Amino acid sequence: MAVTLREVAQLAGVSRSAVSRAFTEGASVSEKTRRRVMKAAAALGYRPNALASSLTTGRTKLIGLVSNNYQNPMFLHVFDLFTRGLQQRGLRPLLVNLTDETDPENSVRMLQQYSVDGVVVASSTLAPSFAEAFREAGMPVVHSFGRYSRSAQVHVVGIDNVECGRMAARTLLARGYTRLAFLGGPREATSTQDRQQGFLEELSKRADVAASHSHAESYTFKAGRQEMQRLLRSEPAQAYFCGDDVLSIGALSAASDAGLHVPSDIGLMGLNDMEIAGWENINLTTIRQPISQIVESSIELIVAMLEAPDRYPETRLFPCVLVERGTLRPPPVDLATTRPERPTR
Amino acid sequence: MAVTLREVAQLAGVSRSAVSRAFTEGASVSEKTRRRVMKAAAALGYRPNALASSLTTGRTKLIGLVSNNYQNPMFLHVFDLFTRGLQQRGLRPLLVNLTDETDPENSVRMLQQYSVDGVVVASSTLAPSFAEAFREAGMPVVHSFGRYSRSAQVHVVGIDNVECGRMAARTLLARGYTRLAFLGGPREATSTQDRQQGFLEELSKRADVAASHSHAESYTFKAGRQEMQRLLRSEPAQAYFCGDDVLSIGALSAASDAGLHVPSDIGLMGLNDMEIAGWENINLTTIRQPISQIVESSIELIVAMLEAPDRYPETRLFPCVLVERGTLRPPPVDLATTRPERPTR
DNA sequence: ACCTCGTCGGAAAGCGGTTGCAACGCGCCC
DNA sequence: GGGCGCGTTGCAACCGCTTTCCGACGAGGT
Repeated sequence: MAVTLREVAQLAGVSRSAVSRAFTEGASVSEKTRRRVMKAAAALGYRPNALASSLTTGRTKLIGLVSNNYQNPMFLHVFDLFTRGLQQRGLRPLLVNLTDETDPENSVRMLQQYSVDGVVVASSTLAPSFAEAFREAGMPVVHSFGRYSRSAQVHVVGIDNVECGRMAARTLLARGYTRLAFLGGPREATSTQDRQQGFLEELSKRADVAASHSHAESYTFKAGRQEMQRLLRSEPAQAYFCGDDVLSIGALSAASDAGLHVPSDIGLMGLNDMEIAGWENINLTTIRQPISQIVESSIELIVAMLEAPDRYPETRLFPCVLVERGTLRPPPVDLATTRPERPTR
Repeated sequence: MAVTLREVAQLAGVSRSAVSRAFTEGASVSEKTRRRVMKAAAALGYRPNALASSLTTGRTKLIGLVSNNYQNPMFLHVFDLFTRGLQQRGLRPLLVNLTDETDPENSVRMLQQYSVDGVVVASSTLAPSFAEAFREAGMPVVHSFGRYSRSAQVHVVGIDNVECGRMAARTLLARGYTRLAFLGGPREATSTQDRQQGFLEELSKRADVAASHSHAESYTFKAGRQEMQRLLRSEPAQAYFCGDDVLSIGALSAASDAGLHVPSDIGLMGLNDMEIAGWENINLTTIRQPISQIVESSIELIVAMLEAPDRYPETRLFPCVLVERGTLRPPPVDLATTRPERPTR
């Protein structure tokens, strides 16, 4: 079938070891034989078999990329960045789709069988224990978009979802809303739990503000729309902080269909700032999650672990920023706090 | 590091071959030793090394999944379906991101090094020669969403883009539009070329219809929006068939921003029927591409090739259907052709 | 001319499996 | 009781490559 080392060696008139060395960076070969070997290899179309070599080197350069977020358009971007980033470093992503699986057992076994060098868990909904299962199986792992935990057993790269919840609360309060609500994703999603916690916690400081919350069934347009439709049947809040952008857009469509004008009748804000949120016919006010940084940093960590697998687990949280667009009303002009320009003396 | 065959053999008190056989379906082992082996394996946490075994069996169960469409949300769905479908059959997708690469050389080499059992090229823009490069390198390959060609060297699964162009033309003509245009994706994309061809070909049959075309720089919202903005500066057509949904939505936003009402002032239709097209606040009239069928069929073919690599290349095109939503005006009520109900005699 | 040292290349063992082949034990039949 | 056949098992070679170990060889120094 494929051309092997031995055939190249034969043609070049050297031993198999010589050929192997010719292909390994920094091995002890004279320039002369290396050229001979390369010429023979080229003539034969030889490609070193990465799998066979992994048998002795113990490195496959395979990285398991496991995710359960195949609904959220943002994750296409995440996959794009991950695959490119890994490729650039000579690593190969072995994709694992976790949809409908909550037990890590199967993925762990499979990735073990393929001796992946490391695992990236890219999910905002899975519990920390999921990523830890890989670590317990002895694989380097980083959990991207994962939940921060004081006693983290694995690397976590992402954002501070609790703080994002607070930020959303502050933003809405600054707009003068007093009846607020959180429209979350699925209850089991760690990201929704944390965002809700921060949001409600911040609002609880204000006695004059009414806060409530409810949950959509999944992080999807349809679920967001349905939940908002349900909410609109009784008395809705003045503004909603939604579990993520997709949910917000679903809610937005429900509000429009109900004849409500956004933002004058009802306010909405999301989280992620996925590309669609910026589309002019959506124009969603949201909190931007620094995806590129998260991915880049995750890759950096996994690469570092290839060298030092026992590296102490680290948590890297990146700051999020508010992206103001058109789904929240402007801050009220509060005369009491509006100061005249300070005279130039 | 990991537990090996030999350790299991030792514990179970049998030879290595026995262990190997215990793990291979249909091998000649007595039930008794198989149980002994399994017990020992379980105790040790043994996992057969898939890569090592591939060395002798010649099968890795790795399938290269190569794509360059990491911008189009539809492809997240495609990846979802592919990864799940492959997983279900015990195959593992090795993801290759082709962004910014048009030369198959690198991917071919890489996938060869990892001895993938087959390759799925999932792209609506790459030329047939791309997929053929894998075949020439001796790998089973199927081109999903690829271009049909009479002399196809590889399996192609997708839709008849030329026919879709015609269908779009017929649809718009039936709506009574007489000044029509194609707003395509990048010129190099085979899907855009074919859709344009069918569209213009069908329109050319009608002397009373004016047809034109132009191209966006990429299959993205932004590019669609920009191109439409440019078109609106001079005299635009009455309706546009866009290269795909994302482009249409970009165009839609440009039209709205320009104060045009869709569909009364301008008509738009897309192609794909990606999920977003159905979102109520987008509500795009479009042509549905049967993604699940395409993916399912692609997997079926690649699986078949694992058994019979020299299978004769086959082209499977699936029919598309019009999905009527809100971006085209209704057909005119043409009195001349409206027939009275046929009396029941 | 001889010795030393460094460089280079070959032989061989091994990485974790699979598999053809031969041997073995057992039950059965004649 | 001997022969036969079959199911089971172990041995050993091999898959394609890496790496250790060692010997050969050439250059440089004295």
